[in-house]
Amino acid sequence: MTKQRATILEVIREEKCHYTAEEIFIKAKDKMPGISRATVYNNLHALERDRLVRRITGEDASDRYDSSFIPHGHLYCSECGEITDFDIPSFTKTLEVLAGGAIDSYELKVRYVCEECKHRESCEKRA
Amino acid sequence: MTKQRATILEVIREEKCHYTAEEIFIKAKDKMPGISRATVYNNLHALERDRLVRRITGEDASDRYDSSFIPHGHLYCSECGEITDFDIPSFTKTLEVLAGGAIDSYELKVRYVCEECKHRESCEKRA
DNA sequence: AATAGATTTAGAATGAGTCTAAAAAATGAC
DNA sequence: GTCATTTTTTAGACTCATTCTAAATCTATT
Repeated sequence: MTKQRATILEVIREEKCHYTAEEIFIKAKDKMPGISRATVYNNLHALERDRLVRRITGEDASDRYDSSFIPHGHLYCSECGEITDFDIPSFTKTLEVLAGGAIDSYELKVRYVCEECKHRESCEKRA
Repeated sequence: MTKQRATILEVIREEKCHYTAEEIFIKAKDKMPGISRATVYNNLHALERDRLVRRITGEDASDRYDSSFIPHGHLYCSECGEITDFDIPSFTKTLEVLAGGAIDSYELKVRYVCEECKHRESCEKRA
């Protein structure tokens, strides 16, 4: 585990939200000014391979990274773009039954309109 | 509905598997040689907006398109990369209960090793 | 057929991510 | 500890999917 890799993992673990590689690069540079963008990408791959980090392929162009390994889904608000975690109890087991065998991992992306946006919209409509 | 849009929709509906924009562009060009790449992208967005086509954000860099609107998940084999459809009865309802309200759509990506690859691997191990 | 609005086209531009090759650091054997 | 081997880091060039642009063309409506 190099200093760079430890720093990158620290950045991802520090924050509750789901960062892009570029955002991780910026935060990592605060802690270690010499770090290069390629190192961030290298280590994100290595951390993913070693299952220390989970990649989520977003709605937008860039991938995001999540330090939580408790399996869960992600709710994407179509209005504000916010990504919220989403727990599905014993879903892995359900999926294995349906898939007819062991699964490696799953990624569940649900598009919806979040409470605030739903509220804001109905207010706007009234006005 | 322009001729171009109809052609692109036709290409997507003709095939059972999930094409990338580039693959759709190539197939569309067979039917309509003058068509431009930008038109394919424009129309894929329009068709997605009009819910005639569903975008699936793949494991690899490029998005893929699916003409089926019966909600379903996708199984991604980590070995051969094959993408298989995957039905989850009344899953939309389950998700709405868990999300606490209406959802627009969901995308479920399950990583696993498909039967053939599982078989091939165990054969290779034996040899 | 005249007008306005949407769509098409080719090519340039963008931007996330990958590759490269040389330098630096980590690991392991002695 | 030190020498050799392997891995990682770095900067920048590169790739490639997708988006943008602006002019040309088509479509729909009156």
